[in-house]
Amino acid sequence: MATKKTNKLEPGQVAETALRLLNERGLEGLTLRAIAQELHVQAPALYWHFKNKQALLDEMATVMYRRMVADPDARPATGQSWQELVLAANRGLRAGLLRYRDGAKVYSGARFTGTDHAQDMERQLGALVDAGFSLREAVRASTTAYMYTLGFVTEEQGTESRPGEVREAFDIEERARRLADYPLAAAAGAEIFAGYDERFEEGLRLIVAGIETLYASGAARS
Amino acid sequence: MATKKTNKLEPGQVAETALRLLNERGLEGLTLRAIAQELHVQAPALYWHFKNKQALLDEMATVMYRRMVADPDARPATGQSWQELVLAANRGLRAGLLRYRDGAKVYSGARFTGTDHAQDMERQLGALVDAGFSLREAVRASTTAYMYTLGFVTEEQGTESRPGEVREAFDIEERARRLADYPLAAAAGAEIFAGYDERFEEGLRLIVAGIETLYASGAARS
DNA sequence: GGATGACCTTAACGACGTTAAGGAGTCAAG
DNA sequence: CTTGACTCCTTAACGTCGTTAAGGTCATCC
Repeated sequence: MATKKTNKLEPGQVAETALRLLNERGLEGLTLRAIAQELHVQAPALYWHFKNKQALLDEMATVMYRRMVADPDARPATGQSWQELVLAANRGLRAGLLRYRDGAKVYSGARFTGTDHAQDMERQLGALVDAGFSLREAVRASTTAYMYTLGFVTEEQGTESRPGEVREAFDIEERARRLADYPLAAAAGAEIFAGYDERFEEGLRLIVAGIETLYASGAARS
Repeated sequence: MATKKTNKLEPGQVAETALRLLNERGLEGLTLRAIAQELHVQAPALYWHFKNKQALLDEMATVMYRRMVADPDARPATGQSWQELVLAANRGLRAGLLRYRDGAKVYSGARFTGTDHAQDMERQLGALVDAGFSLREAVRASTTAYMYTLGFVTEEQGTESRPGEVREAFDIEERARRLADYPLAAAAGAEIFAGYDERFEEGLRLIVAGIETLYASGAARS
């Protein structure tokens, strides 16, 4: 009788169940009825805890965020340079988004429910300001990297993870055949549709180098 | 009688009508029935011309792309440096996406139907290679900027353009009140939710500066 | 002038998000 | 002990969506 009547639907638990289901079915298959079934509950019951489906998605994004900042790899080690901090933050963001199918779409379409994210933002901005950036520069530097990472993972997850359907447009060989008249574009295909990890890293380093160049006046190369 | 029986549903025309409707109703309101009504046709008629709704969205993205490259501001002027070329290409991309409500979502979720985009990609990569970049560098430089622009506009359009619903989370004053304990994050609010044009430009310059720094070995500062 | 095929119709299906109405359980006040 | 209120879930249903089935209409060609 110990496990009986553990029925108390907490928003966090619902969001976690929904995230697990997201990995199995993708965003398209993530219906309220499916989530409810997983919780041994009827679909309308969810409306007692969430205003609507978007509110549930917001909660899911919040849980995703909490798991990102809980990841030790994304935490700022003491004595870390601002470059390492930006790199770590965005690597952690990407890793967190990749943990779930369509993670970037869910995340970027949602807004946080609490003030959890403010604490981390405060820490990151503070570190950049301490490194000599103005607040304006700190905000722009981190949001530029943020936009890049979000765009990158969105594209990365958009090319795969289509439920079932193997999109012919993504077949690399077929692509090369169609683009026979455009040698550079064709050769770029292999470069584009493979090696996401390395390409992300290089783009990120590129942005860090840009920050260094553009805002070098105040920021030390610590 | 001249305008009578102009009924021949061309894929391009359907996509253009759908794009006009997209601006009026947003992506959520863009239903096949609404598009069909605009064309004075019943919804299932669209299935004669498109395999499914995604195919129509793909065609819409293709039309968006064609309009982008047709924009003289996005065209490469002769004697343009590679920096100006990257800047112009991404400014044009952003402008093209902003022409339609939820433009970035439609665009990034779709794939081109023809080989239209290959021609432009060929030209851009060729210009970068001519400037001294290796093909690998050229691809990575342009895709990094591409990812940034796509992520930026996605966020930009995500904060507005919600049909009706005024999201309280985006009220800047309310936001500042909730984040009273996090002064930097609060102050960043105004910086974040305003001045998209300038912020985009700065991020783009940042990326160009990064390309310059990272790939300077081969690329001249022409 | 009858068959063929292109293009559109009407009807309907199953699934979705969401709302309405109400029942079962807990719990404190009378 | 009863009663009423509140919490949390149920069943039933509504309207809309993408999509399919089946069948019309009309030009075109032998």
